[in-house]
Amino acid sequence: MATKRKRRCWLMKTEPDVFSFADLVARGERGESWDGVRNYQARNTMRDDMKLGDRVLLYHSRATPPHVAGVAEVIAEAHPDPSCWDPASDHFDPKSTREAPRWFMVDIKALAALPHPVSLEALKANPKLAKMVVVQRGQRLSVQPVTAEEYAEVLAMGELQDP
DNA sequence: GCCAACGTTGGC
DNA sequence: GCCAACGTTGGC
Repeated sequence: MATKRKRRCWLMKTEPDVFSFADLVARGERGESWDGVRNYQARNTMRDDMKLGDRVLLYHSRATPPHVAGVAEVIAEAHPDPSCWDPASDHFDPKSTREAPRWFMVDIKALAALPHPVSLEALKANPKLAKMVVVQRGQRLSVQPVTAEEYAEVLAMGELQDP
């Protein structure tokens, strides 16, 4: 019998003016392909580590205040991000070929909004979250790991039962 | 809109 | 393979 992999948790940033948690909710069961990531570390996380059923905290950056808005689930594992091949796209990368795609994405769907969105300030004020990546100074990774404990704590702060 | 922090690029 | 210049992120 294959060993069952434990569900892992992640945090993904999005600018709500561009694509918000409400937009993800509106996508329903189809979810959304998380295209446009052009950072190698974030890409590696999506390509190598994010698996079906993993949970994602969706974080609204450049919002007032910045906050965790809701929880999503990985519904498709890594596949090439076609926006890198589109010359009209802001994310076009001439160095990425169809034979050797450089950029990958996962698909996620919304599970539940936090009844009480959790601000960055609140995250920083919680000693249990002192090591959480998103609260580290100068930290700007758009796809980052979250421990099971941190995930549970953020949901508790947001007054959401684990969906 | 500012700008500190950080990642990437490319000349050498 | 160093590192200055440049571009981007994202809190404020």
